[in-house]
Amino acid sequence: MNTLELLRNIDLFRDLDPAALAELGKNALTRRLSIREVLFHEGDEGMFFYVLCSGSLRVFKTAADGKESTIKILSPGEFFAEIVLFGKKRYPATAAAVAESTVVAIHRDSFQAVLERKEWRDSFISSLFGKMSYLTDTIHHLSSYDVEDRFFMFLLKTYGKKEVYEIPLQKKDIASAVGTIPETFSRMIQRLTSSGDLRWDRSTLRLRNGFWISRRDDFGE
Amino acid sequence: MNTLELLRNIDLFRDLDPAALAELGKNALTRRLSIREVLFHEGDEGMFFYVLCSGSLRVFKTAADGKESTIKILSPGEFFAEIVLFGKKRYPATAAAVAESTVVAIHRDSFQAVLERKEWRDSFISSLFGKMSYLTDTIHHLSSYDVEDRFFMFLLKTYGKKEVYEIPLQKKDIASAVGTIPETFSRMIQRLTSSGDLRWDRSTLRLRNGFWISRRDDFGE
DNA sequence: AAACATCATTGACCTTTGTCAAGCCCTGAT
DNA sequence: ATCAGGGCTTGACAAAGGTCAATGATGTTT
Repeated sequence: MNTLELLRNIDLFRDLDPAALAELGKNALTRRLSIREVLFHEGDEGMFFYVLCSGSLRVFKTAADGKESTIKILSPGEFFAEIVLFGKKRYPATAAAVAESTVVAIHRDSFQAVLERKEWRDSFISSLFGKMSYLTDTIHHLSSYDVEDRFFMFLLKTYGKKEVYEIPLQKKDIASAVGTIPETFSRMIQRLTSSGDLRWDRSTLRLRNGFWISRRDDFGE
Repeated sequence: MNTLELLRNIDLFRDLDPAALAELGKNALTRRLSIREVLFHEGDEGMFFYVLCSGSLRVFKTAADGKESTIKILSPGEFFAEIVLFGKKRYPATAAAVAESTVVAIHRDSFQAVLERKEWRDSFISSLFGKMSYLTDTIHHLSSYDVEDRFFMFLLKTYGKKEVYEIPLQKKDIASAVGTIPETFSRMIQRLTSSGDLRWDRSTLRLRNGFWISRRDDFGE
């Protein structure tokens, strides 16, 4: 599958006419990342923004003492590092693969042209608002809910409401995405397992039947 | 001071030509809020976005159990609720005055016209990115720093690096902005007072001389 | 297959922060 | 001036989650 093909399948570019898409694709680069590989570091200068085609990336910030806070786990189809499109030249966070992944890198200049199309521009801006909502929700979750709640919110946000999940991530990455550490996460899974709420084998997570129904929090969204 | 005057002094509108400003001002309404008054509730439908002219608002979300998470304390010159400009009709959070305040309400339709001006549009989008950075920083702070660190980060973000602060807010609102409760906040202030790091009398907060120098965290920004 | 590295789990412990309850203090209204 | 109510402080306590250290599991390289 070539780069153009990849781009066409991205939500953000769905409504884009072929000419504009070609323009984008022309200077786009595909890059493959193996697990733990870093795409860019917080503070790096860069001219590219990215679209995740397959796999999974973790975006995080690092504190003075080395502690990392995961901002988001990215799933295929999402774009990120869009901050370089306007003004800022430095990435405000680190992006690293938490699974075998491929991304398409698009230069900020190719993107500017596309932004001229009004229709499409509005949907781009809307998607920015979507991201802002995501971030405010995360703030809310971190300050008002406990680790267990946040874990299920993570499942919901990242994979939707299912009973069986195929999760291609390591547990420590999920722990971080949930805002805790592996030990605490492990204990929580233990507790949920012995209470019969879930079984987690390899990459397959099964929730008890009717789990989501009985758990009526304000996970609505 | 009339509405037009107020708008002209807002950063966001600084570069806007007079005609566009007039267009904005035409349908804008000024509203005065007394302390604790709510401008809009989470979930309300609305067609207006707002600019804060004077005073201070607190934007927060409420959890199922009634716990509130403050997303941001707004200072004069900031705009907010811009989400109604694109798509979404419901406010995703509550905005309430935490001090005597005045806001200007601008209808989404008056704003659309202004958005057509390319130069200006770019600066609007840039300001959205600024907000996103603010939110990611908040996530990072909540998960990697303790209450004391977050308090000083709050001072820095909201009022800048000074030695004497005039803070027109109630302590419980600051506590919430810092992601804690009044009791914990009070104890922390007590501790800092007896260690000689600060004195807080009425609305005046004084930091020990050279406080910011000795406190070399990564508050850099 | 052996060796190594990384990840996951578990236990004992400790720190931070939240909860509940009571008292104080300031302010605004009568 | 007095009273009432909200905000602030303080204390005793509880709970959630982090730290440190050891062990087991997994999977990857040679």
